[in-house]
Amino acid sequence: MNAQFKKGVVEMCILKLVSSSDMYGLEVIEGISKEIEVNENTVYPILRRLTLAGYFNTYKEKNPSGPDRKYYRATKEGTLYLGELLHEYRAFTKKVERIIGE
Amino acid sequence: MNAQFKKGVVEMCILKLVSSSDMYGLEVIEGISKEIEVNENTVYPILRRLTLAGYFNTYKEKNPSGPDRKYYRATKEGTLYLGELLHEYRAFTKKVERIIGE
DNA sequence: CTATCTATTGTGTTATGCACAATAGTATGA
DNA sequence: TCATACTATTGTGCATAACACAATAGATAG
Repeated sequence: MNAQFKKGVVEMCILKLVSSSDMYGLEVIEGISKEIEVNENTVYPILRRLTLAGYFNTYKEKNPSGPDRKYYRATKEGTLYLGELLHEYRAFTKKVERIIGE
Repeated sequence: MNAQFKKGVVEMCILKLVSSSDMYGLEVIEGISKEIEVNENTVYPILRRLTLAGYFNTYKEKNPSGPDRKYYRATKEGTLYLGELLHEYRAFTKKVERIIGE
């Protein structure tokens, strides 16, 4: 799979999933992996980056079968940013279709 | 415009344009620019890279109003590679739509 | 008490778009 | 003629994102 096509798109997918409902890292990875092959070393840094940027808040929850889970919750800014990304992405893919057309 | 979304896609668009008909650099830039904002310093290196990879051949043509133009023509390998990219890209965007869906 | 599973973090590499800059041929106006 | 502008291409270096490789750490089962 061409890794280049994923640039920026994985971030948007993560924002979408976490905006739908709070999730911890592995849950996000599973969610994306249902459709797109994605590496844990890709998802975790994005979660940290988006948290640092103020798009996510985090909180810990006990896990009976292993170490605590770090949950991510989208902030208002995160939801706004997701909206922008979705708009940009859809406009972009439409333009690309006009070039590669038919 | 999110530059990340363009990763890999500009290359595919260039392959598509040159496969449709032989073109020189600035012509390719104009073709892409009708839809997507793209920089000359993005397009020229891709043309050289694809030539080096055997996906394009080049030939010079006289230009009455300036320096010679370097034309690019897609090879059989280039056309095959374009087909693969188009297939991958469309499969990928479908999967993304399933995540960001509704 | 070692192995395994779950969950997360850290370092370094690669590829691509692009900003900044330069080179070079041709034409045109002062 | 010579400076300027336009056309066409090339070169250097940077930022970013995906990911390979690796490590850390808690919990549980054999």
